[in-house]
Amino acid sequence: MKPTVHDIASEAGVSLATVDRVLNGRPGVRAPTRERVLAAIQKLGFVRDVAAANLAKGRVYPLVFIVPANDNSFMAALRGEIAAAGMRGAQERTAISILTVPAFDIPALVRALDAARAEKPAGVAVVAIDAEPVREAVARLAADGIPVVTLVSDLPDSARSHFAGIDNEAAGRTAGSLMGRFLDGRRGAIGIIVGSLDVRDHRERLDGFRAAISAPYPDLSLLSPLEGRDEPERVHQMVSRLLAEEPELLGLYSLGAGNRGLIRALEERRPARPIRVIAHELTPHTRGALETGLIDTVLNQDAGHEVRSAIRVLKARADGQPVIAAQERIRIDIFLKDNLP
Amino acid sequence: MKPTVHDIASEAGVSLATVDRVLNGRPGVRAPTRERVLAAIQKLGFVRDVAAANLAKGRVYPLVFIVPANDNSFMAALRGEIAAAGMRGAQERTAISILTVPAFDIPALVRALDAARAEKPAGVAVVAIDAEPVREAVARLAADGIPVVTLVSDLPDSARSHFAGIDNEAAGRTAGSLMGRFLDGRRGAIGIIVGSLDVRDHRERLDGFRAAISAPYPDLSLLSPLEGRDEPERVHQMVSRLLAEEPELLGLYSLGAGNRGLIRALEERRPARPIRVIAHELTPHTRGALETGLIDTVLNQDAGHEVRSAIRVLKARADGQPVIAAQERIRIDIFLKDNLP
DNA sequence: CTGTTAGCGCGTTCAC
DNA sequence: GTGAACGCGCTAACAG
Repeated sequence: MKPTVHDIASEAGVSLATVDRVLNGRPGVRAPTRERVLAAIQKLGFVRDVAAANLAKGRVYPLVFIVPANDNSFMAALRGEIAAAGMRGAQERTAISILTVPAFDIPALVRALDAARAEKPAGVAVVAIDAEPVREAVARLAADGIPVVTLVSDLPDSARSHFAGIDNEAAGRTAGSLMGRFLDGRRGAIGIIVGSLDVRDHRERLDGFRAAISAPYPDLSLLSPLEGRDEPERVHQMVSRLLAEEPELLGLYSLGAGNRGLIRALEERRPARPIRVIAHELTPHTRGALETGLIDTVLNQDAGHEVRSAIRVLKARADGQPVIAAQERIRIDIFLKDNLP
Repeated sequence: MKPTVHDIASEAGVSLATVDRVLNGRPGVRAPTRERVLAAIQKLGFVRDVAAANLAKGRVYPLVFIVPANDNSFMAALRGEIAAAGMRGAQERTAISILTVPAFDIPALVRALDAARAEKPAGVAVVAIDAEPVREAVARLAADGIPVVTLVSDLPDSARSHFAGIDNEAAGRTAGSLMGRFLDGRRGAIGIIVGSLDVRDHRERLDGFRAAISAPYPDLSLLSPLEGRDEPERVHQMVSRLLAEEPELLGLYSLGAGNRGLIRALEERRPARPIRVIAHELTPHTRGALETGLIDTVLNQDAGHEVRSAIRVLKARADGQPVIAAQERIRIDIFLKDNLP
């Protein structure tokens, strides 16, 4: 039979309360007593039953998620996943609230962070914008002892305690590596559509893509990136013009959102000369385009995984427990029309 | 506050025990009483706390895993994942035992299934061989009320209640789809290495690959598959000869195991004309080959996911609870050197 | 500093 | 048929 706290207590000759204090690293135990308990734990190979602990604790973790009110499918999916996590809140002892802020709006984001801080939650998850005022707002939360994790887009050199998202530089390299293989041996140009170079994930993807193409494939030239602001309408206009004006175009890399516009532009002028297209985020739109062959490959970050990871990390940090980084790595998924989930 | 059995009891005007009987579908409750309880559950939106239930039950699930004693990295990893799940057994209330059987040995597999049956476990997971005697042994387990899930390799038209593995036909199509894009516009031959055409997953992968190449890429011809028996030595010989004798070779698809041999052959005669190589299963060997550029792409099934999924399904079936199929889908991972985990 | 005690939400004997 | 009471493994007051 699996040992319990009772076994530890009698083995160490102390009471349950003392065992509990040692287990949870709380004060009020003399060093020698603690040693005895630790020895008993070692000897009996005790592993605490987390479910029972949670049951007894009955603690709830108020968590605030701050996400942009963006009109693209990925952000909608992200908000959906957060809402879904909220529904499960009862079972996971979390109380999740969502704050939506205008996209790419630094002052609004700062206000939201300060508003979250006023509620004194157990933790905050935020889709960050890479700017100094945001860094300062995060520092204020950290100063209050409220852990912050960045979601999807990171904020390096800040007080955030974790980033729940993919390695965007690697994602860009992956896209470049694939595009290079697709176009190997050909000579021509590749168009790039970004959302905004103010957000860190887009900048990093661009860097990675460039690195993977420039050196190994000198015959492929990269056009300067078009900023679509993640807005379908704007992306549509830019891509339409690009398709019309650039006859040498061999490939297209869309590293932001708003792919609805990209797909419409491709549909409207399906060029005689086929174009290889790589985009990000598996949404109903990109999935459809994969199936019809308009898009070749979609790189994806699983919004559900990111949200659940953020919650796990926040709860762990709120309890002062360590996080196994490797276990919280978000992978870069690659989808063709053939391996769609 | 989340409703508990107490709330249900008082709402329905009955005792805790009665609520419990209704919840677990046990006899000893008159129909009208049951209705009242059900109504209360509906009204309050009660969801039972599974953790607390397990705590009270103290039930453990004895599970038997039957896997081939194969010498390749994938099977080794699979066995490792099962062992790891066994370590977590205490926390997850499972008691996992592993039975290893000689590879491709039908009578031995049947004996193992019957041995498992004698232990009366809560469930059995098995890497199946597609043969009639195996089907019969599975039927015997099912007749005893012991749920069986197939792992990695399926056994269709049998009494197995679930398959924890990837869609191998889709995996083959994915490989073909990638290979086609890599070699688009070129004219030449593609070599195929299989383990054995007697095993179901390999046959399905081959079919998928052929379907994805033949029609869309008429300029690419497929050589007849070489049977490497998943043995590195044999694969090495076959690939070496192929590389020497087939000057037109543009690509190589290795859909079985024994990739150690493939990689050695490629290393020994790195051809001036580059060859596109796609293989299955991310192992230390294929990972290394991805990093050095010897292999372009690896398709992977996550052994850890498969094992954990099998356990979840087995526990659910043992409790007579339904399984959300979509949630247990094992995805086909695609790895380039750039998105390695 | 340490021990006692009363639950957390649920399952399960036993009586009634 | 139905209900009261105890316990699963752990935490958290409250005493001492």
